[in-house]
Amino acid sequence: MVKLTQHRQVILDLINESNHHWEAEEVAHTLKERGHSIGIATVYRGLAALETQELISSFQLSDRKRYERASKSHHDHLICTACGKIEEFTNNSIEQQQELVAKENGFSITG
Amino acid sequence: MVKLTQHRQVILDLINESNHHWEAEEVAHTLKERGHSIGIATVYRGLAALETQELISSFQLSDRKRYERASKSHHDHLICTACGKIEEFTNNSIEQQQELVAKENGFSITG
DNA sequence: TTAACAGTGATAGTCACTATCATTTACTTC
DNA sequence: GAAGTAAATGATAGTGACTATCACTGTTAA
Repeated sequence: MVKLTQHRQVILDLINESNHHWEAEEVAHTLKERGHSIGIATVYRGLAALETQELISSFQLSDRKRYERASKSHHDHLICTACGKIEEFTNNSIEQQQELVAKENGFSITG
Repeated sequence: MVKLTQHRQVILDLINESNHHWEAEEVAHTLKERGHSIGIATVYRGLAALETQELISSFQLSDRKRYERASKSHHDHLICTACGKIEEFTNNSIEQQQELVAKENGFSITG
């Protein structure tokens, strides 16, 4: 059984407090600055556990995983290739077309 | 100046001969079977060079890069999370909406 | 013929994770 | 409360997909 420990609560709070898209090392570094020294392995495990519990969600950005709040409605990302800035958007037309295309090809969308 | 060497020509031919989405190790392995023993570093460099020349194109699939023919019109991918099968599709409505969203947010789409 | 330069292959290095393992913490049951 | 257990933790070794290095080779240019 997966537990929501103090460490994991701290990680969850951090991710929930903003719209930022966190990578694991960044989470570890920020928490260290705030006086919570959590081992990097624990951060990775905590992020994975929180995602399993669907308390946060993630997406892959090139070679790294980014974590963000789960308490958001579904959305997509625009990523600036120059500065790395991430802009979120939703577009119902795109969503509907995606569902249609998936259905036509015998897929059902999971992400 | 980047050269299209014998090795790179062999890699390019392999990728051009089918609709397969190749990863680097797979290219090296397949060419070895066919009697072209190309060092793995050379395969990586060759793939990167061919992509720079826009002779092939690539996309990121989870933690690995996949390479495919460039001589195709723009398309998107459906990827089966169970068996890894990749299905291609194009949808003009999605493309148009993407352009629109990008424009609204001050982005111009590069990929 | 020589000089310059890109390519090659073996291999060491990098980096984002992931596994291992001894130890700690949190619960449960007596 | 003591003992047993299950999961979490932290340090660190390991993994895997690249990427850099370096000595050497092939190729083109003068």
